Amino acid sequence: MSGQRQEQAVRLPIAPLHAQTGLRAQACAAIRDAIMRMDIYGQAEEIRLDERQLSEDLGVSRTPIREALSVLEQEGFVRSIPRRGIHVVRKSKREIVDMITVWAAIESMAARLAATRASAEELAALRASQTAFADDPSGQLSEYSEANMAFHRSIIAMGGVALMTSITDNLFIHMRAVRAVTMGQDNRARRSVADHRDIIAALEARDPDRAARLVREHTMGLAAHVEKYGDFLDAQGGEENRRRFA
Amino acid sequence: MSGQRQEQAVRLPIAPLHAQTGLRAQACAAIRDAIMRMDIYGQAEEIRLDERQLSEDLGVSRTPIREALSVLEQEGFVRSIPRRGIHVVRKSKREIVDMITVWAAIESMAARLAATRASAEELAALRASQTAFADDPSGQLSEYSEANMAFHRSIIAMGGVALMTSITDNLFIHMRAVRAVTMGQDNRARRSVADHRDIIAALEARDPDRAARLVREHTMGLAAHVEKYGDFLDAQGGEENRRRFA
DNA sequence: TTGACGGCTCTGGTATACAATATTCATAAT
DNA sequence: ATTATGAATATTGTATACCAGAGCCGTCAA
Repeated sequence: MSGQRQEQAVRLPIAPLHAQTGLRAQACAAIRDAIMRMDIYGQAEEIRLDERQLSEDLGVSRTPIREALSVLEQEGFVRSIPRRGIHVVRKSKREIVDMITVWAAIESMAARLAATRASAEELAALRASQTAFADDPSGQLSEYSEANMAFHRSIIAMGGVALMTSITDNLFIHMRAVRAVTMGQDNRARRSVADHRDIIAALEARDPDRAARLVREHTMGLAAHVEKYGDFLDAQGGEENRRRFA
Repeated sequence: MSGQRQEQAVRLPIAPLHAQTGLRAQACAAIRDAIMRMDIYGQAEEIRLDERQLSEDLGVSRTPIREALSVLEQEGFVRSIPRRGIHVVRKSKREIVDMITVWAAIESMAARLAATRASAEELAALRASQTAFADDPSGQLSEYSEANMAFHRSIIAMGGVALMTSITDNLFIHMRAVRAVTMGQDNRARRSVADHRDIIAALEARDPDRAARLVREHTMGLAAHVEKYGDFLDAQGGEENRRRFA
């Protein structure tokens, strides 16, 4: 060990400075946040990222930027085409529906597990988090949208499988743009409240099959909705995409 | 090499590669293959990778190596600890069980979808791929192990959700080491054959609920098996891990 | 003899320089 | 006028050099 005196026991109140994390992780988080913040589907044409621009903006060299972009590409946020640039990916309707389907599969299994594993306290907290909303939360869509995501994340967490949380967290990030749109359509928010109540009831009844089925039907309902009304995802910039990558 | 550490950097048994489709992707694939080839759980101590060693063995500079390692870390194959080195991750029993659970969730949903979406030709091919094996494939475990994985991949593919394929492909790679061990235990191969037949029958009967349930129970059976007999995953090198990373 | 201190080296992190390739624009020929 | 070709440019891929942190080990003092 290095020269530390034994009697020296003063610990600074705040030690974990983010200097330990490394620039790669910071750059990765920064770029990911920036991508999430931008309205991908509002832009008409492809969004290109420039390594030098990023390194200049973030104040680091290209090396950590490139490593961060490698991770983001693997996570599905950007797409790197050799000598052609790095583009923010625009998820197609099909890809969104696929993501929702995977989400449904995972959360359904999580609910099945939660029905037996979850503690009474967890279930009570879950119910409490939802009773704050009236039968028709149309007037507070933004707040309910957040609570809605928290509800699903809670169920997945109660399944007790950490890998489910990490996978779905990644999926949820991609669906951030879709969430706001769909929530206001077709009375979805209102139906969502009712569905959530039924799901909670199934969990409280410790009925794995019913909980799994309700969660699956609830989420697959969203998938069907996006399938029907999600054409806006493919519409914008379609020609540009075709032209540039045909 | 005067400054020796306890854990010695391993030399990956791989040949230098030729630049053709981007060195990063090639390096990534080469290292991933090498990791898959090595017996992670047979080694008693932590396996450390050295960037300079890798770059020398592969005949490229450290830059593409580092980018490849970034991807591999994000994929969960290696773990980079700042200033401490890059180590091949050894999955814990819990992590393996979690992976199998996610696999079960996804394949169960895939089977549900396949029960209505799959074409008669696909189902015929699936059945044909399994009839090659007798009721008790204990004598040809290695071949059956491959056919077993192909079976599950086929079902997932028949679900028609590409994202399911990519996620489970990644999971399967990690379970490669576990697969061979568990297959020979507890008559699992023989039971597997029977389960597969039932699953195919459910798909042919176009019964989504039954197909989904059978797939889930089949795969969760493996999870339970690993939970029971998978202690060897945590046993080796456990103390080293605890000591070094506590 | 023992334990702490200081340097020494090894390793990964970062920056920068160099090379290769695709795009684009301008110019010239048909 | 239009198109083709070539050079200039811009952008990414790769290599190398440098930096900082962390463990190891020898030495010196108690």
